Amino acid sequence: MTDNRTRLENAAQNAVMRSGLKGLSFRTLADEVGIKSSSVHYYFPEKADLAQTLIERYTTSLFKNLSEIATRDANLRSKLEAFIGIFEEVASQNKVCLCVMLAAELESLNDKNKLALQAFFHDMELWLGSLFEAYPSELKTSLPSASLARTIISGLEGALLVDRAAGNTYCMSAQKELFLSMV
Amino acid sequence: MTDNRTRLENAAQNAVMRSGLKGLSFRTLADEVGIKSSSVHYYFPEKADLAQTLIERYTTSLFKNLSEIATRDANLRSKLEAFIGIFEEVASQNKVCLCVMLAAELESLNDKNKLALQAFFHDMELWLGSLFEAYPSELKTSLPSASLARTIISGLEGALLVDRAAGNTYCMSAQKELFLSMV
DNA sequence: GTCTATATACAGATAGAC
DNA sequence: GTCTATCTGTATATAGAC
Repeated sequence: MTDNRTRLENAAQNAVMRSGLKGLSFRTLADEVGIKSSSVHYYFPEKADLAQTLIERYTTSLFKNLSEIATRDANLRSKLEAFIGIFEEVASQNKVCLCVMLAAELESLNDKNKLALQAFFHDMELWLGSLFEAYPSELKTSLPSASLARTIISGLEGALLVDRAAGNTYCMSAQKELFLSMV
Repeated sequence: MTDNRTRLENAAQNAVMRSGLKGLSFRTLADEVGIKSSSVHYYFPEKADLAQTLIERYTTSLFKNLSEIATRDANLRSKLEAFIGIFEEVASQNKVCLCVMLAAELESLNDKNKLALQAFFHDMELWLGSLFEAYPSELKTSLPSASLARTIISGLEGALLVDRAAGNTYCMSAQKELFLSMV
């Protein structure tokens, strides 16, 4: 059995990826873990502290995935496929990227939360842009690497939201088809 | 002076496009219009009624824009530019598409709301797909029209969210660059 | 570290007067 | 159509015992 802090973080991450930060209450969170809401405040004094923890561990977790992709997969195409696979995995669980959910709730975040959110998107863009830079010969487009990275990331984030609302995976499939045709 | 119903709808639309449906209260809405929250219930008995009205009038308004684009602009490129311009206009006001905000809050919508939301995205996809079908000679890609339409729409929706969080317009610019290179 | 109890605030919603 | 008044539910957050 994992410790309560971790169990709270896991439950909170799932809840935010499904219904956002405003849709998450300390009470339902406490219920899921089997403690009282006042005990949640022991770990996370304010909701903003919980949000900060969630963004940071989500970022850390993503980059663990990304560095594995960097080593595991052989060519650009398979690396890009694996990158898109991260989003497909989220969609298959009927969830949305934690950070795009928080982006929709931007006005309720504090400044520190916002900076961490910016860093998430920025660092992911840097990583994907660098990937394209590393394989110039396998790229079929003349678009700048940074532009391509931003298009792909924002495209996949949007697909998560639109597809969940539509109840299908058409946008994700269409995004994947287009981007894989470019490498 | 417009009537209070319209003023409420306008204020509510702006609020939802900035902070979502959960971020909107009948009280602040009433304050903005200069009436009491109980009077808001006269027009919209439940919050779900307000949501339904907002989705429907947002859809109607979009298709008014789209039919103007269909007649006004000459070739496919200028029509696509005008389509993207609708999203750029939203971004310039530091807002997000009403329906993608609601897509992020999907779990708090009732079934009727969800159907209207699905219709919004579906009809927009149909419109854009048909546009591509109408100009086969101007298309530089062999991707199916429907796939292209879905990629563009979900891409622009995602760009709105990511750019607002990042505090720039990089994703929108990158999306625009890519899609305009296809026609 | 977890609890009970509570302060405080604000939400959606309704009853009934005018 | 708008108001006052209020019900009811739920949220974040804190104090202090164990």
